[in-house]
Amino acid sequence: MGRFVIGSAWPYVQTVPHLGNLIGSVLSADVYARYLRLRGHKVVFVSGSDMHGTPIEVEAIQLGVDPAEYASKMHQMVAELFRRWNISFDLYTHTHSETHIKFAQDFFLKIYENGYIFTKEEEVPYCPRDKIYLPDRFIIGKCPYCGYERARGDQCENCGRLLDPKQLVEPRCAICGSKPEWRTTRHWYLDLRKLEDRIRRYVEENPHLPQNAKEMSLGMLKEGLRPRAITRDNRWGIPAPFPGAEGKTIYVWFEAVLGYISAVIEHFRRLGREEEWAQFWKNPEARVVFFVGKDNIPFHVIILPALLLANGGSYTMPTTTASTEYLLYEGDKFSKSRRWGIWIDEALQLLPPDYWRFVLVYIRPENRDTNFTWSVALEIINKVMNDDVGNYVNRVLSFIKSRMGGVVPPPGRPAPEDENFIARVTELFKKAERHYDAIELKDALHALVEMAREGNRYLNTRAPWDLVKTDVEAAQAVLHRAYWSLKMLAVGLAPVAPDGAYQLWRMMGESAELRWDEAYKPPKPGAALGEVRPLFRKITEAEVKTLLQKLEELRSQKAARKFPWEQVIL
RNA sequence: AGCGGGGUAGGCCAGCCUGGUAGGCCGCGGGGCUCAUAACCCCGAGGUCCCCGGUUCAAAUCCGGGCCCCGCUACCA
Repeated sequence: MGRFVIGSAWPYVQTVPHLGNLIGSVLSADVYARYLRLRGHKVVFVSGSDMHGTPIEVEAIQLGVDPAEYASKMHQMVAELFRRWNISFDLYTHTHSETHIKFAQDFFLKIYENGYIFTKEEEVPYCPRDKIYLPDRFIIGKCPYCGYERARGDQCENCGRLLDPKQLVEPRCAICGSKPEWRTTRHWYLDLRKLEDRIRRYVEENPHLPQNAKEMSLGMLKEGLRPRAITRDNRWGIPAPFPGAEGKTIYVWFEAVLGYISAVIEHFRRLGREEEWAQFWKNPEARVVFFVGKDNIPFHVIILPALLLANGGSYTMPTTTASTEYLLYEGDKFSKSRRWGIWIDEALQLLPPDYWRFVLVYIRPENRDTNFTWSVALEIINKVMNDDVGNYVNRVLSFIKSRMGGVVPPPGRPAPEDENFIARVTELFKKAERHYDAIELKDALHALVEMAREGNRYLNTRAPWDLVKTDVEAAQAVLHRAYWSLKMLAVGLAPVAPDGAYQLWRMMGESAELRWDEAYKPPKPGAALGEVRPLFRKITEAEVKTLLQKLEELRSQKAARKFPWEQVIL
């Protein structure tokens, strides 16, 4: 039995996450966490809302509310949505919690004392009207290369060139449009150069990192790590604890990643066993696994390990960061401004969570960007989840109901084909297990689907509906083994589609707790089945059309509401 | 521009690391079965494995060059 910290990237709660955010971080982490628990490991699965930073501060100001109020209302919405998605967090907290703020401040002070921080003065743009220092993206102006009027301070969206905000012709504040001035300010930097060798070793010697995380990180290391500013001149954030840094905050990225530790502390504190957090975060035997989209790789593979080392290296070094590529929606990137995509509140208005979870894991972007399209989604729901899996379950159970007295049949008198079937299906189950272990969730699910296909072939070949007329014991042998395959299916699917899997477990009349090991145990003859009904159903194209219309209506209602948290559909 | 990923049948994707008759699913054509949610099973048609060159007895797979697509580039998070 092992100890695992599972962390999923902390959603920035300026908006509700979309399906792409979900499969990259929270949903993948949930599937893995559920798998580990089924295996009997001790798991603490944490995440939380990332609340601080300029975008939320600015939007709150524009709406005339306190950033704290804005963030906390959004946090509550997002937390509720994750609950409805059956995300099995042990704790979903946020970065404005007392525990986190205190922890982050102490942590950075220690790094400061250890000599990994230096200060530097620089000139940054400041909007005198909004009284705010402007991050590069909050300055717009004319692109010096192509003349595009609305180029941002970091990059021109028209010609794609990288820019420095000082290059912009006629720069203006993206919020109010007034002319920014340049102010000199002092910032506190993390000296990554001092940590570079150790980080390189950490990345190179890590056998678990996915290829994209490893390549990307090594690429950055090859160029050389540059010091990064930890502090910011905004108000909405955690006050920087460094001497002389009064009035400054810690850049959100640097504190949010520490949430993986502070949330575990908070979790055990709530249980009244606070000291137990050290068994996870101060234990070289423990494993720490993060789930992030590819945009998040540097912060989890380089920055957080660097912080842990700079702090003194007494913390558990993260085992791996399971990073995904991107999910596209109908061929294009999800985009809030273009309203392109599906957001996780909307999704739940359209289909039950199991359906989404199954589809998203089935196409999880593990090797490359993958495209969510409604036609693919319908195919997976209707042909794979419903026909191959759901219908197989139904075939077996309703046959036992109608021809075998509704109780689990005895092993009977098996023919070689029956033993072969169990061997094949067990091999597939083990394959799924190996893939889960390697966090290849998509492959695990595909192996499980293959089990159902194997089962369908088996029934067609053995035709127990004929056997039952001439040789009851032979028919029992078949159904006994088909039933066994359902045990494996239920257990294997539980991480992906928990509602369906637990419903299946009840229909099967299983009294034991649903655990991974149960799959390897032969069925107990004589147990009575529960009520048998279809696990899943098909979604017609007409239904999807209706649903999408409904979605449009919901969106126009949302658009009419003033505050973002009022726009979330619950 | 630099870095990373990708280009395989009408669609989606596996195989590439560890060269050796090109695989899966959907769709399409034909057949079978009737336990099941008009589901399931079998057979078949369909491919210049982006292009050019090289290594090799043999290349989708290795090497070089080119074209195209996507992402990242660290002060949005």
